[in-house]
Amino acid sequence: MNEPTFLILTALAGESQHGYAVIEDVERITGGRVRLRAGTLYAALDRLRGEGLIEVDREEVVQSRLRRYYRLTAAGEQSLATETDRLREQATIAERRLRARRADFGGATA
Amino acid sequence: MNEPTFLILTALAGESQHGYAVIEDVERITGGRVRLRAGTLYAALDRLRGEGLIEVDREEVVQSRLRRYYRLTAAGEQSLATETDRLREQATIAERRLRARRADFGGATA
DNA sequence: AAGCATATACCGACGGTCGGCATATTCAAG
DNA sequence: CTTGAATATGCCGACCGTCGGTATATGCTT
Repeated sequence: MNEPTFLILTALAGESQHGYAVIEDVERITGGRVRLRAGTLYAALDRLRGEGLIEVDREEVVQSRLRRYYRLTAAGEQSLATETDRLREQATIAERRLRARRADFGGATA
Repeated sequence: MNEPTFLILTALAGESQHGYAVIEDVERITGGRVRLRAGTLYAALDRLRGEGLIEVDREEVVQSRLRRYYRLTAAGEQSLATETDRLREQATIAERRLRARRADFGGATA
């Protein structure tokens, strides 16, 4: 799973949100690092809907603008949970190796 | 940074390895989930070398087969460390939301 | 002799993201 | 009162990185 996809699922894990709100939420989550392009977002939303990981929650019209709200499906929740575990495991392994590495070289050893 | 790239850097964070050994190491790291394609690996190695994240450590000939060993540069180590932190943060946020979600719906609340 | 593991490397295809644009409304700044 | 930014969805071509296959070569196993 690519990062933008993961971030979109994470955004929707909170509560149902419409597309543009997802863009903002992802920006918040990543501390401003990732601002999804509209093209990326809506394409991913369509794809994820096709894969059954998200679904349309409801549609609203606010100030004559359409808002389509999406929510995570059970499959999407499961998928996000699995991916989260993977991320954690990989981070742990990388960290362990980086630490061992610094112990070897970086260490101002004696 | 994409997952294969991250895994390659992680593999090289351990010790200098030649291409094929990286493929095997990544397979080990991911519990068999990811077996990098040769095309992916060597293309990524070239790219990472171009970006200055890895460099050629040495070359050996074992059983008349060339082995080109790569190692992480300081920039590569830094890059991997940063990416690892990101992964951790994102995993933490996703986990928090998933937990909150289960508390709301899953929870057999009373 | 065939097949698998080792080892590097190229190639076309493909998927997903990027960046830009179109559309439409509301609000603030000039 | 017009320009620009923010909100909101969506399409499109370009691009990057990976996939899958192939080529090349050697050595071991069956």
